[in-house]
This record gives sequence, C-alpha cells and structure tokens, in this order.
Amino acid sequence: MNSNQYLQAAELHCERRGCKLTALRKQVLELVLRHEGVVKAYQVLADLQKERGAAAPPTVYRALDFLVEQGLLHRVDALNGFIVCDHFECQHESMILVCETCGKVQEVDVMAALNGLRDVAQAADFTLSHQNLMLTGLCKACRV
Amino acid sequence: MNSNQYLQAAELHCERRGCKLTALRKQVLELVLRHEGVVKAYQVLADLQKERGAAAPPTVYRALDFLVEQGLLHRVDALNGFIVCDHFECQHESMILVCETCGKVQEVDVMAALNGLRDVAQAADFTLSHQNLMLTGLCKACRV
DNA sequence: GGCTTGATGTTATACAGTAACATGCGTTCC
DNA sequence: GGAACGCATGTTACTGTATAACATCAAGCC
Ligand SMILES: [Zn+2]
Ligand SMILES: [Zn+2]
Ligand SMILES: [Zn+2]
Ligand SMILES: [Zn+2]
Repeated sequence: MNSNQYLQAAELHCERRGCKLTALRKQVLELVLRHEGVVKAYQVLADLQKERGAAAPPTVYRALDFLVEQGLLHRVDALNGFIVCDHFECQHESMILVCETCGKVQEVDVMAALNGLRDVAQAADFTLSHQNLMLTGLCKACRV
Repeated sequence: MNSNQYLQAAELHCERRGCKLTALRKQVLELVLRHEGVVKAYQVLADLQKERGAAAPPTVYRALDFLVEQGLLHRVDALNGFIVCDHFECQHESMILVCETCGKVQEVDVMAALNGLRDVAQAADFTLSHQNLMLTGLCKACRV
C-alpha cells in the first residue's frame, strides 16, 4: 500500500467512523507517513511550517490526537512519538517493537499472546483494556 | 514492609551492588515512598524544596535515574512518572497496571506470561530484552 | 438571516528533561 | 601533609513536550 492508497483508505475509514479527515489532518498524516518509524510532534510541526508558514503546537497536537483516536497512528510513550498503523481497519492489539540500538520500529499483531497477560491481570483483580504495547529489544540487524 | 524497613533494605541493596544510597538519594526515595502510586519528578522536586530550600531539576532527575538504575523505582513512561518497586531484590519482569479511572497503580510479576510475547517477537526476528510493561485497564473497585 | 457545532488559529504558559560547568569532598598515592 | 583523582552535588540556562484559554471561521440547520 503506497502513501496515496493509504491516505484514501484512511479517509474512508474516518467517514465510516462518522468523522472527517480534513485537509489539515490529512496533511499532518501525510507528513507522518513521509518518515520511517517514529515521528515527533515538533518534527511534524516544523514540516508543517515549511509547507504552510505559520503553525503552532496546538494545531499539530490536535491533528495527531485525532489520528490516534481514529487508530491511524499509535502513540509511542517511551519516545514521545508516533508511528503509522498500517492495519487500522481491523480491531487489533499490537506490540510495537523498538530496537534499542538502531531505533527502528515495527508493529506486530499479538492478540492471542496477550491472553497470558490478561489472565495474570485478572488474577490480580484487574481487567486489562485494549492494549498497544511498546517493548524494547534488538532487531535482527543489531542482534549480531 | 514499612517505609523505614524499605529504606534500610534499599541501602543494603545498593551496597551489594557496589554503590551508595547517599543522603540525598535516600531523601528522594523517601519522598517517593510517601506517595501512593505514581509520582512525578517535579512533584518530588517541590517536596524536596520544602525540606531543604534550594533544589533544581537536575538534582532530582539524577537521584531518580540512580534509583531506577538500582531497580528501586520503575519509570512509567505513559505518565511521565515513577513508582516504587517493592521487590527490587529479585530479578523480575513485571506488568504495571494503571487503572484508567482512579489512577491507582499496582505491579505484578509476569515472567512466565511474557514468554508468549517473546515467541511472537522472535518470530518477527526481534529479541525482547528485559521488560517492565505498563498496561492500562480497570481495577477491581472501578470495574463495578 | 441568526443559530449551533466542530475545526482551526493564536497567544501564552505549564510541565518535562538535559547540557555544561562549578563546587565540594572523600580516597589513593606519593 | 598535599597533590590528584573520582564521584556526588550545586547552579545556571536552556531545549523539548504539551496544554489552557480564548478568538475566529466555515458548514449545516431552522
Ligand atoms: Zn496498529
Ligand atoms: Zn536495530
Ligand atoms: Zn518491580
Ligand atoms: Zn480504579
């Protein structure tokens, strides 16, 4: 799926969810798509300013929040950043793997494997909600 | 284990690891212990200032970093905060459960249950390192 | 037109974290 | 004792992250 296809699918996705992928939101999403891996809000802000002159933090944060809400992006807490989700259509629980060495990020589906954790949480009287985990480790290239 | 016992055990723990729980570090740890659940760096800073007048962010951050390194605290990325670990003696991988409603935090051991995730990661050519997960959900009281 | 609603613009500020350099203070070595 | 070292702490200043609060705008409805 290339960038244009993605944007089109994203637009449809939002409509189906009863909200609009406005021009601004689309532009922000596009800026995020241009990067590999994790992108930071202020990076997006800088890019946006290059394209449309004035722009302040709230503009970017609002758009990013919207995109996360729609499932188009995931927030990566540990890095204060965001990554694109390329399977936003399906309900999914994923594990976001961040390489400690090179910083590369990948997302893998993990619905089933989470059941073990759910059981443990339940045993502690705690009901896990929907999760997108962020875990660190070493990618193939960096493992040696 | 009460606060004093904890501090004493922490001191011993540091010594065994070849470093010192200095007066300052101990004081910071004590301030964190006073709170229930997640504490933020600037909250600790404010508390510290009440007790010893002047104090700047680096003072607190250095102490917190040290305590995390020694395993006495865990950092909670999603909340920019810290929690006390009350079983710092043993090598452990834990799951930190944060209630979405009341904010209460608990830590449960989860070594075994992580194996499922390890397998999935490995299938994606990714080697998970030691984890302390932070997951959200609902605690018993808030579940209704 | 007048009204409502949601998106965006604008300003200012709060919160989080770190770089860089100065100071103090025990330990070691002579 | 005194020089030299290593580490913890103090201090200043700054960068980076995020939000509050209020103003404006545009589309849809009556
Ligand atoms: Zn996803
Ligand atoms: Zn790597
Ligand atoms: Zn722990
Ligand atoms: Zn709760």
